[in-house]
Amino acid sequence: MAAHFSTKDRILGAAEELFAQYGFAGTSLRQVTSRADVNIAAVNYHFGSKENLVNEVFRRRMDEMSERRLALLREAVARQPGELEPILAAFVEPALALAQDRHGGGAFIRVIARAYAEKNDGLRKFLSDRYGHVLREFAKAIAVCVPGLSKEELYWRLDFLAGALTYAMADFGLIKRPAGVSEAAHRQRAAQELIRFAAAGFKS
Amino acid sequence: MAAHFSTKDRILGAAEELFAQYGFAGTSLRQVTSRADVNIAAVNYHFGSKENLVNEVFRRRMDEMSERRLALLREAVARQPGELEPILAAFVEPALALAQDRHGGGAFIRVIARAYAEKNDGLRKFLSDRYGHVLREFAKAIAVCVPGLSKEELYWRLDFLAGALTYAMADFGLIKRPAGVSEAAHRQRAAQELIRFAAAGFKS
DNA sequence: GTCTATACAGTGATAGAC
DNA sequence: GTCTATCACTGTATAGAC
Repeated sequence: MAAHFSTKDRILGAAEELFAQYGFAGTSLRQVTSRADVNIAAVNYHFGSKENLVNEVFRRRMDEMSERRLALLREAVARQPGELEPILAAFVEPALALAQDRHGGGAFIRVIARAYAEKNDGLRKFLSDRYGHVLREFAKAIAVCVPGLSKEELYWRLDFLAGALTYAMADFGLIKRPAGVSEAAHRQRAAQELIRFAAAGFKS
Repeated sequence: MAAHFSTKDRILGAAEELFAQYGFAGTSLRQVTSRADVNIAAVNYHFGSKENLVNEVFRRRMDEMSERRLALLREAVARQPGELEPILAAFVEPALALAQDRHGGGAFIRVIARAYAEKNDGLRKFLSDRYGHVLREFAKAIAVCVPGLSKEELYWRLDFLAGALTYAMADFGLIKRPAGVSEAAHRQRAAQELIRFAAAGFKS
């Protein structure tokens, strides 16, 4: 099994690389199938549409990241109960790490941005159905640390954190990684700054 | 003059409406030119490409918003010197108002999201060249309110604010506008919550 | 300059043979 | 499951009319 890749897997692999490098619009299905050494019609047979292929590439990564977030969250709550910062770190770091992953990190952040860019309610519903429980877990854990906060305020602030994090993942802001600093170090810095910023926000 | 619209203006108007409603990918140039009652080739004659047309639609709105931000900033600094919250309000409110504008607000937020989604360095450079001075003005004003902050920390936090704001503009998070609340009221609430969150973050 | 008719290469998708 | 052939449609380019 391990040495052999099915047509479907080859398509997914090629799509992940090409999407990350050239974006969705910039990648044609013919490029994907050519790299995967597969016939053009195989994409629609296995995935139904280009959009579905995009979502599938995305889902694989998102599942991993959600698992990692929850694992770190459990660890944080067990080791440092009542402390907010480790919880925020559990939320932030897997996302930043994924965004920097060379194989597909670019594609990942692009799917999120695309969900903004199109008013794609289907994708939004998919996200909230499949990963809503992760956010609820974090909300519960944060509520313990900041007991004065109303549920509404808590969710507003989680949204703000998610937004700031998404921006940071896309490397979109004013802050550019200086030439002398490694990607990993820059990411570490971003995480640290964001956690501090958000912690103050949650506690206000 | 006022009663007559040139071919170029008609294209811009039609594009703004269609982009806001169906997104970019979802709008073909033939739809645009058909609504504007103009020949398909006119788009490339006046704008060079679809991408350029998108950017032009965007620039008109962004210019207005930047003016409004700077006006409110001057007002805030003059009336309540040394106070952080009014400065943040001057940054946040014009953006949220624009995002909710029925005529083209949706298109506006989509352009930003698209700049994320594609690694569109051209658009990024355009943004920083044309609107970088606005951010620098805000940075200067905030630095007066939070004198302990290093320049680097200040810019990190401005990025986080911009990210959270973008998310809120796209109406993307967990928080949905409840049925009984008007759009204007919901926006007011979002602004108020974000300002409070960010103010605490900047002061930390 | 402004605009039009037309053509072009490339796209995602699909029907039907094997 | 996989292929070929074909479809309607896309953004773009150009030659030429006014």
